[in-house]
Amino acid sequence: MPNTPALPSPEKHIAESTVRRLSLYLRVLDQAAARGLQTISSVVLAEEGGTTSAQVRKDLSFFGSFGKRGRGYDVAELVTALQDILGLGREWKVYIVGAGKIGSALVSYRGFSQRGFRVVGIYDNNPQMVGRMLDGVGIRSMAQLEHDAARELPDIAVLTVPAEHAQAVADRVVAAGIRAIMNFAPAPLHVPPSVTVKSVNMALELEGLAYALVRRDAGEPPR
Amino acid sequence: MPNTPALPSPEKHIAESTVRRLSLYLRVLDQAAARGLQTISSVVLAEEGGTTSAQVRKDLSFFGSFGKRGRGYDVAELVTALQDILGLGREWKVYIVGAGKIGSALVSYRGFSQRGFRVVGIYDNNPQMVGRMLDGVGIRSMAQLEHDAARELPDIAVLTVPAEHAQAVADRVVAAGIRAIMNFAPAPLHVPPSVTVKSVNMALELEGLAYALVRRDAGEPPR
DNA sequence: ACATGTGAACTGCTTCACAGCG
DNA sequence: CGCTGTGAAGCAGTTCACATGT
Repeated sequence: MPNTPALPSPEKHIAESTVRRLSLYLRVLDQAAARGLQTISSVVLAEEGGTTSAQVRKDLSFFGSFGKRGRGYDVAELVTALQDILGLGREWKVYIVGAGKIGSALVSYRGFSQRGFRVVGIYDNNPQMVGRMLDGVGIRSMAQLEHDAARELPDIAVLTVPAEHAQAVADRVVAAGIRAIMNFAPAPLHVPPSVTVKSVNMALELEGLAYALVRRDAGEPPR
Repeated sequence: MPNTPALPSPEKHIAESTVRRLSLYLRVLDQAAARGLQTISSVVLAEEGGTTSAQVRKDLSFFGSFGKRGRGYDVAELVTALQDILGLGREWKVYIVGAGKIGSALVSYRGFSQRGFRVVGIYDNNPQMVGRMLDGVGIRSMAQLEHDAARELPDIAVLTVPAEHAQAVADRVVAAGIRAIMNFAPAPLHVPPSVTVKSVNMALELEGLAYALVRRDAGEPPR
């Protein structure tokens, strides 16, 4: 076997919060690299990432020993390690389902393409939309989704459909064999355990802010 | 004292996860009300909201006793209570800063207006954009932001600017007196403790999905 | 009989603090 | 001597289980 860098694989389960922070560290490291930094300590990584140095070290330690005592972490090395851990070494094929405002905006979101997420299909059930191009990808009819997926199964479906259709669409993409869903519809999705769902509910986040403001106006400590 | 429904105010600190679930329950209750349900039990509320009945009861118990033993919760009553708790009884004035694809999409996002979040200003530093209308609101120059905010301070600033400008823009809206920021830029924001920030990082969520897929392909239990 | 409300137990994430190594 | 890596301690959020009320 060649020098395939053994992908670090902990036996223990890793908390979702840990994975989120790993992504965050990767972003901080990108900036650090852009500034020409060779090496970075857990203290600096923590400050820029909005956490603590112990947390950084603990997070990384789940996957191996990447640092050098007395020196810190080599920026380039850690970037590679994190990309491996997060599965960003490859390209992920993505369907966008729902070509409304949010769906259309996401197609050309650079944060996706930069990390290897490639939009290979956009679907909408509005005949007015079908046929149009978005960022080089043609909008296809929802009716074609299963057929297309059977030919070349995407890894992830991004759902940007109205809340009332979200479950039905989720059922369809699951039936088509897709095993990961990113849900932008403000509705909880029920899927089999073999499918992973992440929901981004923007209204919910705003309501969290409203709550924070109300509590603060009621004289609560910012904590 | 009249029947002013005393806004429930726990002394204890409430976890962010709890607040998120309260928002979620509100959504489930809306659906339940639409279906004509008078009353709902913690079991049903949990199923539809993707959690457990004990969790539902615990979450609500922080703010008071809203249920009737043997019957469950009155849907209409609980909706009102949750709206009060979350601060959704009033209108919240929102600035959208950054009129790119995502910012434009958010302006007309119904999930916002439905809960009383009103966009009162849209700002962009691209002269091409300034003057255009988005959903009835004119795009203004970034240069006017401080001036406008001094006249009528918005409650929340939604940041949809490129990552590299996010911190500078955050500094400006904070200096202008805004105390809550919803950050869509893929960059961690540093603000004084008197300001509340929520970040929605879409690339980060996708990376979480990628990680889940990689782990699964490596033969991990779905958990 | 049914479903809430809640102390107590439990689980697991975070923080601490320091031994170990460059 | 500085900074990592990590057991141990601490703490917060979740789950359990049952007393209580209708």
